[in-house]
Amino acid sequence: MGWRFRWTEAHRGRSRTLSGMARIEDVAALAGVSVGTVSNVLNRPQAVTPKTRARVETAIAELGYLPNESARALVSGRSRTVGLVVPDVTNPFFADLARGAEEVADKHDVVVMLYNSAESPERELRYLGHLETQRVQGILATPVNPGGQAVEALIKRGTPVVLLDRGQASRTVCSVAVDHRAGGRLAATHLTEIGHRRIAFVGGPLSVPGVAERLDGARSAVDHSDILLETIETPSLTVAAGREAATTLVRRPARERPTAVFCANDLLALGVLQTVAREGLRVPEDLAIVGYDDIEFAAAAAVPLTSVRQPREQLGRVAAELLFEEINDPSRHGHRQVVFQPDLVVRTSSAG
Amino acid sequence: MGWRFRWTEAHRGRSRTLSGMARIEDVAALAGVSVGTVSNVLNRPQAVTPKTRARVETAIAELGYLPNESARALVSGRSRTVGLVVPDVTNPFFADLARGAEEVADKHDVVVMLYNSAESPERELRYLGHLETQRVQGILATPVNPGGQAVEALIKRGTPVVLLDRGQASRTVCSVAVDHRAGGRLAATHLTEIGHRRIAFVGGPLSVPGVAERLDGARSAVDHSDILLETIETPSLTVAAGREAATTLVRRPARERPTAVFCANDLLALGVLQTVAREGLRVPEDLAIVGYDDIEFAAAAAVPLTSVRQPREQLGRVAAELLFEEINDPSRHGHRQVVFQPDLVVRTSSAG
DNA sequence: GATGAGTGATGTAACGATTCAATAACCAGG
DNA sequence: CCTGGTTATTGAATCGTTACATCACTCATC
Repeated sequence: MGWRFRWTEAHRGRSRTLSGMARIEDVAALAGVSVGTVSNVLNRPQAVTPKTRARVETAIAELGYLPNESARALVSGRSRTVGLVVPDVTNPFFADLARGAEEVADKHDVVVMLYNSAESPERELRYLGHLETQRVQGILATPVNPGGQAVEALIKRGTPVVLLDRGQASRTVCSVAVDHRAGGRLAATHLTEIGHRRIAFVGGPLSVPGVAERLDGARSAVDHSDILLETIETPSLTVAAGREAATTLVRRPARERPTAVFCANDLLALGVLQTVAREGLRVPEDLAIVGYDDIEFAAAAAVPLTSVRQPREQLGRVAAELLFEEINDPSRHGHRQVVFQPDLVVRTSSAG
Repeated sequence: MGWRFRWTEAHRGRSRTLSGMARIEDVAALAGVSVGTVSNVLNRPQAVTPKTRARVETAIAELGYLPNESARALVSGRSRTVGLVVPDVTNPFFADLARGAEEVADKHDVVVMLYNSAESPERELRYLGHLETQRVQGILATPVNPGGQAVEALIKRGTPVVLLDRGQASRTVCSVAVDHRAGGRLAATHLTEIGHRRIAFVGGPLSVPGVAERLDGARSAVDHSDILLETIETPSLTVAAGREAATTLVRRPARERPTAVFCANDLLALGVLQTVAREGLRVPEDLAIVGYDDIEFAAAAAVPLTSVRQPREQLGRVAAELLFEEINDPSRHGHRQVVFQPDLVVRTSSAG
């Protein structure tokens, strides 16, 4: 049968010239064994004689052979990756979260693909689709719109998902979140306790559930009191948005100004702090500031920022652990909604 | 031939029960066409009649079919991803860089896998290996040790690489970097011009080429003068390291203290700023501070930080563009070493 | 009504690995 | 030196796509 010979020749020719990358067959040929044996060396080393194993390993080293993950994934039906979709990589809160998740994934010999949805539903959809297309083992996501059907569809088609920081009450999926209502209450209570009677909440968009919850918590803390809580909604949760919000604040005459602001995250708070300081107001004497997340830069600000601390890395770790639990034992797995309680870290920006 | 029938049955059975995920064959069956046609709809829509195309698209939607990237990558030999390896995702400088790269990759319909080597050569090696097993189209990397052979081997085996921020002079590879010597000179010159005679360089480890270059540049600016430049080497480029370095500084009696510090990056500078302020020193009156990178938090610090600005996102963008140039036209591609000139952004922390 | 050009759909080898049933090699014991 | 029972290795089927060489139409032309 001539065809087999021809095929083999063409095959080798292509491989040598075009790709340069060794295949398992090349290793087998060099070591004088079958491809099955090479595969065994790779995946079940104890099943092969030390002598042949050594020979194969030499060949592998000599050719610089690295197995093709695509082929592996094709056979096994799953790639060795999980996806992580966050709304803003440049927000240190999410960077820390990613670090926590990465740590756990490492232990499971899985790599984390990090995607930045930039709060855009379109990008999020594209990225989730891409992850599914990659047949990732599972996905950790902070969905832009947690009520959306994108995640539901994903789960229905069989990809395990853990919701991060924006879990809804749904029992159909695991989630890890922080009680933002409690966080908001904590912040507002603190400000009232140190004597503030006029407080502004700076944050937005309010369509982001976590933000609305923080506001809600703050409101619940001042309900049935004479304390004034106004809302300044921002278009995003960035330093720039904080600067803008502060600009409108400092323009007001002093007696129409709140004496304290509670910001929906630390980026906003830093923006507010910066503008307020530049305009000559003293923090906390003229304006007290409380942030949220307790990112590292909160403490590092020259007026160290009081902030509601979230267990940032732990959130990522626990989420990843839940995900791997579901991946590795889907039948025994029951969906859980983990809710952490935040706590308040008082620093100079709201000191007495 | 009975075997073909048996095979088909078993095949379908597995797919239905175990995976739930539709295959191209399922789509073909539902639409009443061949798999080839479905593939055409997916990849060359113009080659198929509108009528059949519509039928296939309906079937795709109905089944929620998503092509298996592993299989695609296997056939084409390349996945639709590029890798990005950075030494510290939690450093906003690298987060911005990643954003720039992502932007360009998006245009090429390629996704960026982000890896965090955490300055560990072992992790870096693992990640580079992983990227190679994934047969990524190319890699953007800020290698821990740019002189190492890891990158060389990668290139030799055919994966295009662009060195980011830590390019050596090598002509065998593209690189995008900033002239850190010039940056160091800029910072030191500025400090001397506003009258400082005793300056400390805070940064490390000095084995990181960029750090050593910044120091070198600073030295060249004070050479042949009576200005004292001392070096305080730090174990890392983090806020915490900055705090520690500052602690040793503020303990000294005032007359043995530098009047200005030049930090190898903004994280260090923020750490220094924080500690120094907490210990009651005024910035810039008692101690002027200059950072490096000009991350967003530099401007947002309550004592806004003078910093040497790198074109952060642009670095990522240009690097990605070079990479895609090499990927899409390897023969015409010539390796280039792009070097940006940094500039100094003077803010309060070193004002007069 | 047969011919041929041109277009659209089909069928199948190939991508590079894993897996597992079948076979070969080995080694004691008689 | 053969036999039986392990253990080590082999070979082929398989994963889900793509690409491309065939094959099947359709429709204008003579």
